[in-house]
Amino acid sequence: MDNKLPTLKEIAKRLNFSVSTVSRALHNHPSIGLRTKTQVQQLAKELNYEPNQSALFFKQQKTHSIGVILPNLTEEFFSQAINGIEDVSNNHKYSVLIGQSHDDIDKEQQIVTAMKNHRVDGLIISISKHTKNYDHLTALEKYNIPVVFFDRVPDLSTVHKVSSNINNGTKQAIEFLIKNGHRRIGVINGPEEMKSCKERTTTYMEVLQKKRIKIDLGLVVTTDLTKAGTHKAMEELLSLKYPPTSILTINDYVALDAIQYARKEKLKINKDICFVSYANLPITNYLEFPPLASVEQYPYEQAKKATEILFDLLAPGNDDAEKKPGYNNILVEGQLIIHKK
Amino acid sequence: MDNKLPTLKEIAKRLNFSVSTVSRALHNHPSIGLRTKTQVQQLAKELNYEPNQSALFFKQQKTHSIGVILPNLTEEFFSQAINGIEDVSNNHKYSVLIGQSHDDIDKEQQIVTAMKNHRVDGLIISISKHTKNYDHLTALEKYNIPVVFFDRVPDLSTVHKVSSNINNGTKQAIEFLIKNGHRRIGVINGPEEMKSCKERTTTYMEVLQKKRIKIDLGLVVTTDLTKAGTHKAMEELLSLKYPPTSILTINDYVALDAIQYARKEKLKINKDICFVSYANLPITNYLEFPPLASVEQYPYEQAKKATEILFDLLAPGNDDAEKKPGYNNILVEGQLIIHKK
DNA sequence: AAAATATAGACAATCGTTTGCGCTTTGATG
DNA sequence: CATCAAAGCGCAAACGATTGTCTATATTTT
Repeated sequence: MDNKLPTLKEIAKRLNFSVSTVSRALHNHPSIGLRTKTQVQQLAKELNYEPNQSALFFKQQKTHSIGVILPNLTEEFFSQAINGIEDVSNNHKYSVLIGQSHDDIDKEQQIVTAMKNHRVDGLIISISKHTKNYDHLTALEKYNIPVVFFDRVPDLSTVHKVSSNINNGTKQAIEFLIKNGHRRIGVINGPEEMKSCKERTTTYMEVLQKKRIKIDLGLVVTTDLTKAGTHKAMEELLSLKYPPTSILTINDYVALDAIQYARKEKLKINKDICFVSYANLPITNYLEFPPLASVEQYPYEQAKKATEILFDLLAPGNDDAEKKPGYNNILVEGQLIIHKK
Repeated sequence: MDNKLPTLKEIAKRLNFSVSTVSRALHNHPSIGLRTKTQVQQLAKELNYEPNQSALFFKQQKTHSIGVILPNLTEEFFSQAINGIEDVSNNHKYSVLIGQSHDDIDKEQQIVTAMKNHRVDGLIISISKHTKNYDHLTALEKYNIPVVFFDRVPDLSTVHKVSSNINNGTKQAIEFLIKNGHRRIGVINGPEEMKSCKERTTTYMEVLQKKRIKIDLGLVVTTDLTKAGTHKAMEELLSLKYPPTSILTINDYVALDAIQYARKEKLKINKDICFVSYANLPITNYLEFPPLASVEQYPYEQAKKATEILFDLLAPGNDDAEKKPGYNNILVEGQLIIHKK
């Protein structure tokens, strides 16, 4: 019943060899005789021997696992990102340790500690929407645990990061709206702490300026990403003297809440008011009134790229020679997807 | 730069104590003098000492991590389940290793092997929709790696499993439809291999029989859970001489595809035809035409319960004494949620 | 036949931590 | 003053695998 997993020692004892001979035999070391080798290898196969990874990890000081910290797995963006991370990791025979911060700084901190203690070989993280201080993360590099940020990345130049090109996506979105005749374009942005939100506002203003459209900062409001926050933002926008005819929202979830609010206010979607957002979630296909267009941010590709960078950093010859070429800062281009009505 | 993580040996060398003394001092062992203890503990704090888990795991023959294998993280049901697993695991100071089978048997097999080699202490799994053979899983128990199935569970009595009570949920759903005047009730079921699907059909027939409604097996069709499969199933149902006035679908995703098809056929949802399904996904709140009702299956609670069982099995004194009380077979009761229109 | 070389395998250290056992020192007791 | 117990700490083994070094035997060379 209680089959212990076989060890080298076990095999050695049975064949009356030393442990080292058995180890070398299994690795086809040249200094082991052919007869010994076949003998050992056969018994190993019989017993279904598999090296104890725990022991290997311990000896090699590598766990062959990477940590992934995300705000929330239930957001489709992130669960798709996991796919990219898993695919790359599995190719490298690495396992993936997942933790959710639920946008809580303390929880995030706690997970980082747990992963450090677990001695993950590297870390991929999309930071919580409130994280402003990155000491708990940059500290990991001191311990030779490389960190790659993705999607929600810090505004630091001394880290490796992969994120989507908000400027580009925003530009496409705003120009699309202008081309469709909109002049009063609202923005429901996320918390100001998030780097992407600043960029969104900046690009918004740049595009309007270039197109010689008057900028009204009252048209730019923020939400904390909750339903209540978004409804409040909508209330602000709709109570303006000249309310917007179209609204750019930070992501599809916010768009859905905003659309819900607008419909409650008896506005006709895509007629009285249009929505454009980011993410391009599959669920929008099932909606009667989806956003007019979404900026696809390619979570799978973003995450895949981030993981590839991590494995580059993990590759032999990294110790600090790697740092000379500088830090990776990859921007994944977004793509405005126009939903066929 | 290259701060090695401090070890007991490091601390011992600095204070000129033996490693064992340092170890005991940090564990507040009674046979260590007060002065030594404080000295050691202070330096440990200074150096930010954390025991090397890798070494501990190795010594204790425990990795303090559990494996979780799911068909697909992007399904909200499963990503919510992860929350339950994570919460319980974190309370036990365990890490969670996640793998997705993407409903591929080979991939599932492969992940199981990887997790075995990683020496996870236990495994939680929701099997792929095609898995019929459980040898790769039951084999784990021989190596003292307990396995708990959840949601998609095998039809075996010699395993630990947690699943939702399909009978109960189905009964509520069908009775709800009958109470609302429906007599021709269609069913779009999943692949026949899935245990839950058989149960659904059985209960469907039982309820109809009890209510003295004629059973027409033409009203029960199956989908492979893809959009195309569901559309084909709908085509079958709608082309019947007497098509159903309401349809029970295996889950919300299928319901959405079915509703989409019905609308394309110009049917009025909740008027010409009603839908009731399982899962109760949050996204249905945003739909213009959601299913009339859904059986909530409480993924968080299911997963939480499964994880608790796993930790029970992991608790000291398990070796095989645990097996005497028999195998856990928990049914989580569903609850029909009627969507306010 | 003696010496040099090649071959096959054993020994032991190592990774970091825990823990049973044993050793030394101190202070108390008879 | 001798004896003993307790207090305080070190030694060493163990977990499983790898690997540099060493030894013993076998084979070849001169």
